[in-house]
Amino acid sequence: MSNKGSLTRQSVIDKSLQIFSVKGYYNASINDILEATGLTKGGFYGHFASKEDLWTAAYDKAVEIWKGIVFKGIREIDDPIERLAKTIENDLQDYIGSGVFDGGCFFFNNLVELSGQSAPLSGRILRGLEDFSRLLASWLAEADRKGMLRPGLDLKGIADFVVVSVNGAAALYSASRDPRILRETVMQLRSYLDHLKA
Amino acid sequence: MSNKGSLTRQSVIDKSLQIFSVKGYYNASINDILEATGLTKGGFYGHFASKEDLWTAAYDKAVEIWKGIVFKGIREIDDPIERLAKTIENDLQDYIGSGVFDGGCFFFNNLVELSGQSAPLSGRILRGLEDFSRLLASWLAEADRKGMLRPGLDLKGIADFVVVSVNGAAALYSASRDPRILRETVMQLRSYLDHLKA
DNA sequence: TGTTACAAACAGACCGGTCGGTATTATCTT
DNA sequence: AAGATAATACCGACCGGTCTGTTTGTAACA
Repeated sequence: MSNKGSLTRQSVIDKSLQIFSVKGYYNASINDILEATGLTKGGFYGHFASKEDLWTAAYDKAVEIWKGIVFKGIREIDDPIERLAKTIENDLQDYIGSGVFDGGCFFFNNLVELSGQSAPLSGRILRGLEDFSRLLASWLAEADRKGMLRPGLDLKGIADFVVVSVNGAAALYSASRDPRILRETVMQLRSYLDHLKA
Repeated sequence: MSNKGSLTRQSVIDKSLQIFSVKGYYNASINDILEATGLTKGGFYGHFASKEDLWTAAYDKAVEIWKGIVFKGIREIDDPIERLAKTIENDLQDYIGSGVFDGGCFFFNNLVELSGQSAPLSGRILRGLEDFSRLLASWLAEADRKGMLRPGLDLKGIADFVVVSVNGAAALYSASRDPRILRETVMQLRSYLDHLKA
């Protein structure tokens, strides 16, 4: 049972997660990661086949981390609208606002850079965001079935709008480091959700 | 009046605007720009002192283009809320959705990449966005003075939220190329603005 | 328990190629 | 002829990735 190797591998992923979140995919060099981990090229390429391979592993880990934060205590909330509001709050305050990743949102930062430069990598992120939007839309549908919403709403449009706003806030917070952005967005989205109610 | 030179300079700026909007600052190479313009290094560096110098010139031109599109027919609108809604629509449909820049929004794409990598360049973009938000806030204040809004609203927070959402939509549209994103965001923001009214 | 054998883990030099930028030289325009 | 404009060749630094060789941990055997 040699776990020394997998320990090293994990530490490389953890460090690269931070570096990718700050510098993006292309601007983060293998040397940056070597410097942060104390490894050398030979050691590194024993664990990962390529830079893209490392990024993919980092992405998967980022998803894990993100889910743990954003969906914390969510399943216990019966009211689907409140569940949605709490998810937004978790995302902006506990994920973005708490410095989980140095560069802000790993996903969005990388998505913007990779759009139009690498369809495989950006497509992976995009699919994740779409899944998230679909989940939010299913909660809205649940609220609709329970008669909690005004009739005739575009539920998918609302879910997309939430995802759009949350990610926009994440990006502008990363750039400005102004916590007002996060607080304001949480409040405005809460008020926006309120006026959807029947 | 030597205008051959300034013509070349302008064409370099125009081409680089597109390239920067797609690839961002670091991933766009001088060679990319030379290839697109047919120039060589010697010619290029006769017009621009550095890559950063070119980017700055491109940024200024992008601001010009953006203003021309987003504020078209805006001054004629008396109702400040309608003015705000129309500005959002112009931005998302005529600026983002009409392929003015190949990569979507020049400003936001570059902002995300440059955040935490170049304070001078990202700071310039950020200041532009803050100016925009302040302008929108002044329109909201105007509406407030005219008694059009519910009392006790956080006007700056609302303006920031609009900027956040518009830019989030721009980024997600660039990545997905799904025009629904733009249409939905325009509609949701319109409905959001409506419920602010007295 | 000490020795041998083997594989996992890592080090560091090196590859072709690209990066932003410079210096020099040639070619236009006036 | 003179000055603006552009072409060419080149620089050192860095890019992702490969290569060979050394160290280290571990298990089998005596």
